[in-house]
Amino acid sequence: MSDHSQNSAQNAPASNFIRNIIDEDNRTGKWQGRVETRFPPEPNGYLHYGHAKSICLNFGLAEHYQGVCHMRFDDTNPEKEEQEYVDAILEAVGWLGFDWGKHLYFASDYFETMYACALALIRAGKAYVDSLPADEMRAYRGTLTEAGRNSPYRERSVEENLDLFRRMREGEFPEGAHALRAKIDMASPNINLRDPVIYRIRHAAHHRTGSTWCIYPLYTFAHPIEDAIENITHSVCTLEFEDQRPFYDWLLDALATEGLFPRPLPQQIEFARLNLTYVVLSKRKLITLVEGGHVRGWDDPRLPTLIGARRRGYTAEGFRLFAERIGVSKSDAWIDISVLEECMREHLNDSAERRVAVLDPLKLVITNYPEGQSELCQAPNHPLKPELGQRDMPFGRELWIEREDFMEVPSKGFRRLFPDNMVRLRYGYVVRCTGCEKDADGNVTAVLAEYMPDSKSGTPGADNYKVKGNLHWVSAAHACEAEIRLYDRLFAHPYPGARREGDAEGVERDYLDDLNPDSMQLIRAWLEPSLRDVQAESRFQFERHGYFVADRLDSRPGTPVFNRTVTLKDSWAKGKG
RNA sequence: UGGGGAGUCGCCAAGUCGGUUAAGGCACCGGAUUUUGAUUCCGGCAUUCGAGGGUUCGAAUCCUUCCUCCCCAGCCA
Repeated sequence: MSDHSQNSAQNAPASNFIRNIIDEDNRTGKWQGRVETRFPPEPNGYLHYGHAKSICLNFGLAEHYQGVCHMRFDDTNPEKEEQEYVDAILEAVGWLGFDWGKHLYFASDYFETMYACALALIRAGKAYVDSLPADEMRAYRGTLTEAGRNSPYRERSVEENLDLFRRMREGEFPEGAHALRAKIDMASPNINLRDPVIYRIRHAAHHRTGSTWCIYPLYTFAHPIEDAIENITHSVCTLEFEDQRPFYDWLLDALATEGLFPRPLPQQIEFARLNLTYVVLSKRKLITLVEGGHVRGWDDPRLPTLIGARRRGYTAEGFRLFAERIGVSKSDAWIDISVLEECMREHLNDSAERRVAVLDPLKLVITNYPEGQSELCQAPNHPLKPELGQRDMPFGRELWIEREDFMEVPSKGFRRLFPDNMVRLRYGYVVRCTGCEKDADGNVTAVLAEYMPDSKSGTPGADNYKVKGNLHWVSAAHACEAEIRLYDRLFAHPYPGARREGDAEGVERDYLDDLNPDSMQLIRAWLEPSLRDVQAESRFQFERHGYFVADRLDSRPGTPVFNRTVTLKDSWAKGKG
C-alpha cells in the first residue's frame, strides 16, 4: 500500500500488531492467504461492551482479509451454561451487524473428538489420571516461587490410565475422585505447565448434550482443540491467557505429532481487554448490580451490556466506530467513556431525524397572537439532508419552552429569553420578551412575549431579523405528553471502587459506594405532536438536547416512552461549569 | 522475591532488522460558517518516546541498569 492510499483511506482501520502478524503470514504464505478467526464466548451470561471490542476485532479481521469468523460457544462447563444465553449472545452479535453465515459451532459438539485426543495423549505417555483430592493437588502444585512436586499417581501405566479414564467416562466415579492431567513439568516456572488438569468429572446435565457425558474437558485443553478442528488460523484472545499459550502450543504439537491435526497449527494471539471509565465490566460485578437491584435488569440502559446499550439507543455503527477508534494493542488501556459516547453521537448526528421536545416546560404566552388561533410551521427532518423531508409543527398563542431558556435577570453571555430580548422560535417567529408572571413565592409561571408577524421562517422577510438565540418550543394545545428517562453514567467515579488520591493507608473502597445516585431520572415532557405515534426503537435527535430512542419494550404508538441515549455537546453549559 | 506481559502528547495509538522536522484519532484551545451555544470548516496542540548510563556520524528504535503497572498458584473461562 502506498503512503498516499494509506493517508487517503479514511475508513481504513489503523494498523495494529495483529494485522502485522497476519500480513507477515500472508507474505510467507503460511496459510495460503487464508484468515479464519473466531469469537468464542461461554454462554454463561450477557455480552457487554468488552465483548463488542472482541467481536469487532475478530469479525473485523475476517472482513478485512476476506476470511471468515466463526461464532463459537465455548460450552465446556455444564454447571454455568444455559440456552438462554446462547440465544441472547447470537442476537447481540447479529445486532452488531456481523454475520457468521454457516459458521456456528459449539465446543460440546467436539466432546467425542476431545475424548479421542485425551486418549491419544494418554497413549503417548503425555497424560495421566491423577487421584489426588483437589486440595492436595493444590499443595503439590507449589507456589509462584517454589516448584511443585510430582503426584504419587504420575507414573501410572498407560494401560491403567486408559482404563481409569474410560471408567471416568462410564460414570463409575464420583466428582473429584479422579482427574486427567497433562504430563509436562511440575517444576516449570509457568504454573500452567505444572501438569494442568484437562478433564474433570461432573455429574451434571449439559444444556446441549444432556447427560451424555459426565466428564468434561477444561478450557485449557478444549480451546486449542476447538481451534484446530475448525482450522482457525489466528486465535485471538485477551492478555490473561498469555501464560496459557505455551500449553496451547504444547498440546497442539503433541496432537499433531500423533497425527490428529495437520500443521501449521493455529496461533494464539493476545490483546488487551477493554477497560472503560465510569462503568464496571466484570461479570461478577454486573451480576451484583442486577441482583442487588441497583439497576432494572440486564437490559437496563445504564448497564454496559449489549442489550442495555441497545435499549439505551446506542447503535451497532457506533460500536464499530468505537472499536476502530480505540485500536488494538497489548497495553492495559483505560478508555474514557466519553469516547464511546462521542462515537454514538457521531453516528446518530448523521442518521437520526430531528424532532422537538420540551423536557422542563415553562409556558410562553404570545400576547399579540389571537387566542384560539393556530397555524403550521415546517421543520426539516435533518438540517443536512433535505431529502429526508420535513414535518408540520403547529404554532399557537401558548407554547411550552424550556425553563432554562428564560432568565428574568440574564447572566453574562446569555442569549435566550429575557426582558426586551428577541429570539427566534425555531422554524417559527421571532419574538420579543415583554416580561413574565410569577406566583406568590416568586417562581416564574409564564413568560410573556410579542411575536413579529413578518418574521415567520421561510417567508420573504424572515431573514431581516438577526437574533442570536434560537429556542425550541411546542404548542401547548397540540403537544403530546410522554415519559422520558434521562440516563447518566452509572458510576460517579471514573474507576469505581479504586483508591482515591488522599485515601488513608489501607482504605478499601467498594465500587457500589461509587454508584451515581442520579444515574436515572424519570420525567414527563411535552413532545411535538408528530412523535405521538412513533414506533418503538425509533431514534431521534431532540434538538438542543440530545439523542433519544423510543423504548423498545415500553413505548407504544400513542403512548411514547423515550430513553435519552446521549446528550448533545454543550459548550455553553461547559463554559459555565 | 518465580514466570509472563506492558510503559510514545490529557486519553487511545502508529512507528521498533537505527537515518532529514515522532503518523493519525479523540479531547482541548483559537477562528470562520450556522435558524440546534449542535454539526461542519480552518488553524494550533510531544526538541520528545518510563528513568539513568552506554554504543553510533546518527536511537523512540541496539546494549545495559533501574522504576512503575498488569496477569498467573480453579478439577472457571
